Amino acid sequence: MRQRTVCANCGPSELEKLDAIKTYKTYQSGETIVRAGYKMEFLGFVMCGVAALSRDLIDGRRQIIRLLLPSDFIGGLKQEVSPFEIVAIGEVTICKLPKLKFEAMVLSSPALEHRFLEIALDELDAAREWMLLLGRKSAREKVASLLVVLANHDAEQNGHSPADGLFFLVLLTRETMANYLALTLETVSRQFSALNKDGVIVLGDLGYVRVPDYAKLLYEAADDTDGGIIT
Amino acid sequence: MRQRTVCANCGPSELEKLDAIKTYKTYQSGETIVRAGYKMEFLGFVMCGVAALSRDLIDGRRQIIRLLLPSDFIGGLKQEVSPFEIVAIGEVTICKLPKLKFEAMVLSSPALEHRFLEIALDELDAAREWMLLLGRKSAREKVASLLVVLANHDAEQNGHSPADGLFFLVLLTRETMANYLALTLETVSRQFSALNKDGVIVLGDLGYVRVPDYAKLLYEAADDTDGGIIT
DNA sequence: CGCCTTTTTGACATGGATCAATTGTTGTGG
DNA sequence: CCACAACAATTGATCCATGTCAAAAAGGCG
Repeated sequence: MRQRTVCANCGPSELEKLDAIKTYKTYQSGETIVRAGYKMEFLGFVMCGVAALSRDLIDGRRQIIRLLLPSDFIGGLKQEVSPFEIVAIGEVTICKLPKLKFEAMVLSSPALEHRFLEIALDELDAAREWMLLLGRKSAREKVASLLVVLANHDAEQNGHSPADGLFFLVLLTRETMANYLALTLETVSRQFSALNKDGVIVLGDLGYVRVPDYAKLLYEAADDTDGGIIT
Repeated sequence: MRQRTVCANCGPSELEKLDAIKTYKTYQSGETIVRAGYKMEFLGFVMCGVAALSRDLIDGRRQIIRLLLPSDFIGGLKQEVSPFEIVAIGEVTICKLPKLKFEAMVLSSPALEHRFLEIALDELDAAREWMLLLGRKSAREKVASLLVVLANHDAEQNGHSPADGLFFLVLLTRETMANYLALTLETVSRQFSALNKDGVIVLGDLGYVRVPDYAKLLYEAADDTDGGIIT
C-alpha cells in the first residue's frame, strides 16, 4: 500500500522537527483554504473531511483537479503562488506546516526530500490516470470510476477490504462530483439513478451507497487495471 | 524560463557521471519506445523529433497524456513497470540512461535528486493544466491551446519571441492531436479550418502555421494566464 | 411548519461523434 | 516522369450523449 505521510522513511529526528512546527486549523464548509493567485504560506495534510483543489477558466467554468481526502498532502514546494484554489467541502481539519520553516528542513534533509519526490510522483500518477478519465470515459464510466475511488479510500481509511460487501458514505454533492468529473450535476444525478436501477449500486439513506458486487462496479468503470499495478 | 535538463544546478561531477553512462538511439515513425505493462529499462531525454506518452482503455480508446518534445524527460523513478506506452511520432532520437546505474547515482547525489523533484513538480503542473483543458474547454479552445503550446515550444527551441510574427511547423497528424485533445480527427480538422477562416491562424504549405496575432490566439485558448506565472 | 438547499426527472437543444465520400499528399516501381 | 497505392486531410450529412432549461420532489434545519 501507498505510504501516505511525509514522515514515512524519515528518521525520528525529522519527525520531532515536524511536530515542533505543526499547527491545526479547522475550516467550515465552503470556506476557502487557499486562494488562486495568492501566496502559499503553508503546506499541510488533510486530517479529516474533504477539500477540493480546483482551477477555473475566466468565464467561471470550473475543473476540480484533485480531491483532498484524509491523509492527502496539500501544497507544492515549487510555486511561490498558488495557481489553484482549495475550498473546504464540508468541515475540514488541516495540519499546517509553515512554508518557510518547512522548506529549510527539506533543504537540510535529503531523506525528507526523497519522501517529497515520492509524493510528487504519486500525485503525477493520479493526475495522469484522471486525464484518461476526463478525456476518454463516458459519463457512466466516470461516475463508476469515482465510486471506485471513494470505495477504495473508505476501505483504506476504515480497514475494510473492497472485495467484500462495500458500504460507504458519499460526502460530495452532485455539483462537486460534476466539477471533478467534468460533467453537469444533472448528468451525475442521472448516472447515479441508472447505476442504481441496473443494480450496480444501491442508493441508501442520505449519502450512503452500497456496492453489492465490486467486480461489476470495476467493469462499469472501464479501467484496464483494478487501480493497482500490473504484475 | 524553465530549466529543462536534469543537469541544471548539478555540479560538474554529476554531469561527467551522466556523460559516462548515456547512449543514443533513434526510433522510426510509429515505433514503440516503451511498451505498456513492461519493465522500464531506461530513462532519458528526447533529443529531436516528437514522441507521445499515452494510455489506453481496454476497448482501444486512447488518450495521449503527454507530448514528448525535444528536451523533455522520459520515464519515472518510481514505477518498475510502465503504465504507459511511448510511441515515436516521426523519427525521434532519445538520449538513454540505464535505469539501474542512474538510480544509484540519484541515491548518492542529493543535488540530482533535488533536480528530479523539480522535474516531477513541473510535470505535475503541466498535467494539471491539461486536466482543465480536457475537462472544460470546447473543441475550438482545445485546438487553440495546443497551438499556443506548440508555438511556445517552437519559440523556446529556436529563440524566437512568441510576441512577434509566429510561424512554425506542426509535426503532428490530425489523429495524434485528436488523441491528445480528446477529440476526433474530424473535429480537429474542422477547428483548424474554422480558425483559418476566422484569421486566427494562416494555414501554409504542408504543416506550416502562421499566427498573425498571438494575443488573439491566446484569447481563443481561453486561458486565464498566458501559460506562465501570475505576478 | 415553512424556508432553503440538494436531488431528481422531464423536455428540448447542441457540440462533437460517427459514417461516408472526396481531395490532396507522399512514396514507389515501372 | 507518370501511374498507382497508401495515407492524411477536408468536408458533408446525420446521430446521439450530454448540456441546458425548467419544474417538481425530497431532505435538512431553524
